[in-house]
Amino acid sequence: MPELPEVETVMRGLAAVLQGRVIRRAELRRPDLRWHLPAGLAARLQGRVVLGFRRRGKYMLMRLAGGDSLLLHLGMSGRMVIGPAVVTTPHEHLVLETDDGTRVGFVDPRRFGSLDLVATAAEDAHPRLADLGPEPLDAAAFTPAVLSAALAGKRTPIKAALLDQRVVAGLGNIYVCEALFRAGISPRRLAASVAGARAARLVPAIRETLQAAIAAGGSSLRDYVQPSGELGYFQHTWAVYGREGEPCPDCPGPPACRGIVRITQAGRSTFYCPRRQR
DNA sequence: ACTGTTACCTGATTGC
DNA sequence: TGCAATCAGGTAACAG
Repeated sequence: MPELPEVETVMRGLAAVLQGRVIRRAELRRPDLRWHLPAGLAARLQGRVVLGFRRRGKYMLMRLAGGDSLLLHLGMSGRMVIGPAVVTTPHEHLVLETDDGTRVGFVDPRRFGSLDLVATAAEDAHPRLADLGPEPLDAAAFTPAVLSAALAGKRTPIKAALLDQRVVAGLGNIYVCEALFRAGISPRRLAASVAGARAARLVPAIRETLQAAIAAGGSSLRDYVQPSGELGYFQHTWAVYGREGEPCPDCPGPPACRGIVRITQAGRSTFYCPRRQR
């Protein structure tokens, strides 16, 4: 689930229930997530007021009174669950309870997710954030010139380059496929050759792909919270991702176009239309 | 310094 | 039906 649009949606859902609340109780059930957690993390959360939230790439930052931020990454399988846990799972690693009785759980079976505490004033210096590329939704920071510069000299396929969080922050396997489709660029194309007019197409394609997904995520708390209490899950249909063998939505069909193809790049599945994407 | 591969985990799905 | 193999939205430690 969690690429930039999902993280953004989860974060908005968290903000809606946590902002301005006091964390009455925090319980860390296991410390061995992707990175070992700082000692006393739960105790340091207790009694704090939640001031607000920020997202950087696929990372969420929960800002707390007292000058600290809780850094949160959902990994591959991380979810945030609101409300009394109807079914408790052994994979609920962190539980927060607020002064108004709200209960928020961080559930992550695969434990590729992670948590950390960082001084709010030094958030961007955190090792996980320091090397991130520009925010793709920030039109001033993420421009064709910036993207071309980051891709210059790269000998990898553009698909792999866009998964590199140092090039641009927040894209994952699904949205890279979708954005390349929207831009009409082949995932196999050499990254360094994406410059000029192609970079000028790719930047807005990435932005529009992400914005459309965020819009599909909902605009109210009602949309954010599923009946299960899970935040940020939403039905979204992809143009190419997961559609091997299906017709390309932008092509006339056979014999001109034989539809969506799946290939493996850097060990991950890539979906694209070889006719439309060059 | 770059680039590709592998490992880290568990659960859902696929194939025999 | 049962069970093993395969695959999954991410990241980073490695090897070359």
